[in-house]
Amino acid sequence: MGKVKTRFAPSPTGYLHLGNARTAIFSYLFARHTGGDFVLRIEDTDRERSRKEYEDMLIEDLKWLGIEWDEFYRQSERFNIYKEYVDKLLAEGHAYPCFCSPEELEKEKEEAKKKGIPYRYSGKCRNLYPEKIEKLKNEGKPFTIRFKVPENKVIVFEDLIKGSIAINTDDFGDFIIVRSDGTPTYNFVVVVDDALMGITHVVRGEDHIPNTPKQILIYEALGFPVPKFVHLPVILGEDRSKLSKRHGAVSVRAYREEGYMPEALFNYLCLLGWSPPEEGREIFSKEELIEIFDLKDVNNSPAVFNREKLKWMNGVYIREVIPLDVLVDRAIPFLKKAGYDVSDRDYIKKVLSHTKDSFDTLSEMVERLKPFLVDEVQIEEEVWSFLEDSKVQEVLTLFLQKIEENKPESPEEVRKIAKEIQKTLKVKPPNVWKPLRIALTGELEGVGIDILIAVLPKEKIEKRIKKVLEKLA
RNA sequence: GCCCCCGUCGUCUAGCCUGGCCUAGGACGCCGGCCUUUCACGCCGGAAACGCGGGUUCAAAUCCCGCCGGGGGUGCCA
Repeated sequence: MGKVKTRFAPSPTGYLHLGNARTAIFSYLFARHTGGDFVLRIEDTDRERSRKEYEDMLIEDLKWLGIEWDEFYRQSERFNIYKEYVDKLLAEGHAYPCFCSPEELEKEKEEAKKKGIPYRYSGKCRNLYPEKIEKLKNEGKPFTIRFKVPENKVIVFEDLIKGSIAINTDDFGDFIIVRSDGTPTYNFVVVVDDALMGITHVVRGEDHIPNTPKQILIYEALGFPVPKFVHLPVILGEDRSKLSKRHGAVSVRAYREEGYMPEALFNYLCLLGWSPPEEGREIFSKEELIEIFDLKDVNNSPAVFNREKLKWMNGVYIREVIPLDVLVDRAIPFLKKAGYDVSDRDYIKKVLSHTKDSFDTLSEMVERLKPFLVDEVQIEEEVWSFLEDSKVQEVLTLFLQKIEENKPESPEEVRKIAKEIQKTLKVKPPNVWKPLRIALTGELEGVGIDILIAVLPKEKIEKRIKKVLEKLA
């Protein structure tokens, strides 16, 4: 096998979808694993639906995921190239102009449906006399260009994942390669580009299987070598239908904004339809994945996307994989957006070093870190009632004294103080921790109070406790 | 309707090619316990699957056939 070259060819009509992202990842991994090249090609031949903003976001999201390409193309800049090949097909009798209007075609389709027979273009314009074609063109009648598909021919190709696939040309019939506005369509440009760019392996979703025989016909008509095809099983939603907006957040962007680590998303997506040769491990860096990824380990059945597992994996990355400083850099924008003062980076870092075990996403982090960042805490009625215990005042007062004498700087020191209070006042641990928790956070659950007290500035601790004491008095 | 693809715990999967090592392994989630100042984290344990029916064979999750189920395609979208 010569040098491998794969591509990812999204159309800029929306955000980068998880399914497409996984296709991009597999395509990228396969190229890198074999030491080959990877191409990014924007498929924007449909001028109606393509938008530059989406292209920009697609690129941004791919970069965020850690995917890098060696070559970049935009199909809208290659129309003259496609024209050359359309002319070639026309000249050699592999294609012909079709003057049927969308309305006429619609009628044909409806009739076929009524009769219960599979629809195929009738071939009405297939054998028009050259004079007739000239006449219609001169009249300014709009036309498309269709590829002439041989009748009743079985196209067989070897898919690297699915195995041998055979489809009869009678199942589709003559298809359009140039729209009436003069722009070429997907099935045509994809062949010209893949051939010209030297793509050796066409890696894409299995929803493209029905397109493959059409494309093979074009490769042959144009005299191009046919590449290898790799059709990946699709990603499904919880209800086992193709993953779509109906299933909630399905764009890479959405997970990015939720506070997911790109490394975790990349890793998780790999496990959807692929499994590592070595059993028992699931956390892999991109470099390791490049090393071990092989198409032979790709599963051939569709996989259901599972948010819970992604979330778990993101937690693993946050608490075990991502270096603290990187985590801090990524956390700050989230905290800032929530309105917190993030000017003291060292403080944020200190907080995260103690708390990163307790959240799975950066959104959850914002909630979790609240007591470390707010100025004052609100204590709700139901929570306040827990403070109405005879010993609470004594506990808080004694604690305040100890803090004033010597502010503990580590959770261990805090626990030591708590033990002393337990001993002095003869109370059980919860009777010390619970009042402190409520006074300092206003909540009944959350991060370890020993951590909060060790990290929070002395003034804030005193302020919060005094406030409770005053109200209690 | 027609064409194509797929079918192991709820979910992702290992095993299937080269039948026996499978009383079917791992992970998420779930349940129980431990740790413990709470929620988490961590640790320990548990429930949980070969879609169905025929064959082939001494032996089938693994091979063959049929059925059923799911998905995709059927565009002047990609």
